[in-house]
Amino acid sequence: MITQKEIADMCGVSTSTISNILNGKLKVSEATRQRVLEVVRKTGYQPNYFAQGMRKQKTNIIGIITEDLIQFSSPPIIERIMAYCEDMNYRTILVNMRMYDKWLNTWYEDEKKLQSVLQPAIQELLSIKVDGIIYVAGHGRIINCFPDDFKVPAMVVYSYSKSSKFTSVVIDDEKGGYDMTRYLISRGHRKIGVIAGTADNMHTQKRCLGYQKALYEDGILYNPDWIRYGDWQRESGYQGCGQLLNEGVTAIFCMNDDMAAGVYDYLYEHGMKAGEDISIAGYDNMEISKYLKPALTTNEIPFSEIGTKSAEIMIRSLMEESEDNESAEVVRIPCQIIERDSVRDLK
Amino acid sequence: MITQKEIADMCGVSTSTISNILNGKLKVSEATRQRVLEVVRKTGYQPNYFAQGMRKQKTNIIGIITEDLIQFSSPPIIERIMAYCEDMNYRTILVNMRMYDKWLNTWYEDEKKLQSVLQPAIQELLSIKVDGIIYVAGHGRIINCFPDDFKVPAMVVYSYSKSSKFTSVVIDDEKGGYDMTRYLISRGHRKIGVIAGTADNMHTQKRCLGYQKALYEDGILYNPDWIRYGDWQRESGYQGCGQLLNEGVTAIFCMNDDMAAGVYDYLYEHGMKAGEDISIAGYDNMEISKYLKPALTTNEIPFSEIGTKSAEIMIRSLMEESEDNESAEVVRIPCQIIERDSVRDLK
DNA sequence: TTGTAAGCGTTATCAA
DNA sequence: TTGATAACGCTTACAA
Repeated sequence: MITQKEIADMCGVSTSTISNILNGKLKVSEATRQRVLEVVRKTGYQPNYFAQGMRKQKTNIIGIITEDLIQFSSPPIIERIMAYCEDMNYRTILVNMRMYDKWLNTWYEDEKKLQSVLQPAIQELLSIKVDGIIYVAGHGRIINCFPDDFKVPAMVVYSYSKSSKFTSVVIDDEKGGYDMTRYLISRGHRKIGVIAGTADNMHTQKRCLGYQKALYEDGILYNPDWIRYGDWQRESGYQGCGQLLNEGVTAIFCMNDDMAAGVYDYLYEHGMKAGEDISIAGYDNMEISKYLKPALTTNEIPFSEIGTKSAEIMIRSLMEESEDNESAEVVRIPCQIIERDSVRDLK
Repeated sequence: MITQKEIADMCGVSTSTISNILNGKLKVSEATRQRVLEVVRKTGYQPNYFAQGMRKQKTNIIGIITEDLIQFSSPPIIERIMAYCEDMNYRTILVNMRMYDKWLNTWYEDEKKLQSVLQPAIQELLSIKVDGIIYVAGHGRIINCFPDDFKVPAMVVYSYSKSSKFTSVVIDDEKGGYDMTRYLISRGHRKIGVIAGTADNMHTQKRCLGYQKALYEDGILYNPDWIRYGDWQRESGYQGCGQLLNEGVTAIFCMNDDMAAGVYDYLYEHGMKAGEDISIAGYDNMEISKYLKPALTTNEIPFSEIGTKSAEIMIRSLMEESEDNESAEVVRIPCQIIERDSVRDLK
């Protein structure tokens, strides 16, 4: 591979001159500049990244750690982070911890498993001397990602950082539950069942709170029998549907689209139809929701916005350089209801 | 950030000794080794990646260039490449060209657009001195990725390399079309319609060939009216369905699941049902296919296998080191039919 | 305007 | 078993 020294020899100048030209320093004559650039072009010279990185302390690289690249939320978030960074002239480097591949569903609350792969991931990025680290969770919760005295700017995305020293960018679950419930109420529903996620899950709890708030505001008595906890899987939506139907609800708010699909399964099997015999709403706006029949009204998670916002915050904090920047915060991005055909107007 | 020199000073030894210990060289006394390792542990010393990379010529990094990370095929392929590399003690670095974000659907055949982002991507990886480059296409075709005299081991995945100097790992489309057609024939179908992709597309053409071959083998006359070209979108499946129904086919083979969903739309609208009134098969085994009702029989694209195989070939070629390794080839990975409920047995 | 030389942190060679 | 030293390719302060 061709080096700066070789270019210098070819042009009969010193390496400092080459370096100055390549870095846009002004103190070079136009003649030599042209000569050098020509040779650079011809030889296809590429600066050696390692030598450059060693010399300057700034690398202009943002490290991204993802819990799992094949989790459906990860690619769109990461994509937008990369896009924003590219626009702002930062590079990114992605470390994929592949949690699902390693432990299926058993790692969500397992601090030990997490740390066993997180520490090497962080070390790797530190040794690359990234300017900042963005942690992209694959599953919402409170995570202990970085020690309080972490030396590199860092943040957590799609989950809450345990330490308040780090900014978190999350979806606004309480508002999400609230909005969807209000939406159903506005369509004339008052007996609104919920197929929630697992009971101890953060998304579940916050969305339930929003649900409760909306009911309260409309003077609807909260009935605990109308809430059924599932496990986010399709089958548990099926189960919950049967139970809620017995309760006589007119609408069912499912906390993800997969469980809503389970509800559709139940309805299909029993000769009923969403949007006619009963109203169904989902959450996530996954690909499948517009393929269900009738198409599912759901609450879209704004992955793109989450990604962009995260990158924006990270890069802003790098620009500011304000030493002990105590501006860590929790940024909540609202979801957006996508109206389709599964909710009937009762009025 | 702590350096080797500081560790050396703390331990009262030289940096060479530290380096030897850290790199598992044998010529160090157990006493000093322990002492040093203890300090390393305590200080949380991390070798500087740039210094290391500069010194050794090998970086043990495989560069991955993806056309688009949010294309559905990309994450699972990349995931497996990363997994395999990790197992073999290689790092990976991912460059996302974000073609869709930049040009929507207008870049597939646009050599200029491709090169305008590919060249910087390649340059970036070269300047990082990666040991090899894996190009992951987002859309199957013949691509001119690397010049014939490219100095770094490189390969193309999910598309065919124009130059025969580089190995390509692709799906076996002809076999895919053949298998699916045979499958339908084995269920007693003889009038088999096809909703193909765009006519000039490589997947389309090869799968049609396979279709033709299967018909031929069973002595079924090829009827051009039974092939309708779509554009891979749901709507074109809807259109094609109406047309093929008029032709009196008993089964429709759709070249992707999205168009199969369009067929379902048509059937739904006309009070018909897949697997009863007519048989439907898809291609891709996308998430949605098991949510359609009845669940769609389709041909799964083995992304994981493609990823693993690619990484395997790349790393093997790096190990071999055989100078001008003329073993470039086209590796075809077969698809696998996933039987669900959309194909009726006519026998 | 251009060149010299030091130094970034590590590893490899060779001498002690 | 350990240490001194050179070298990797680049940037930069300073000298010419």
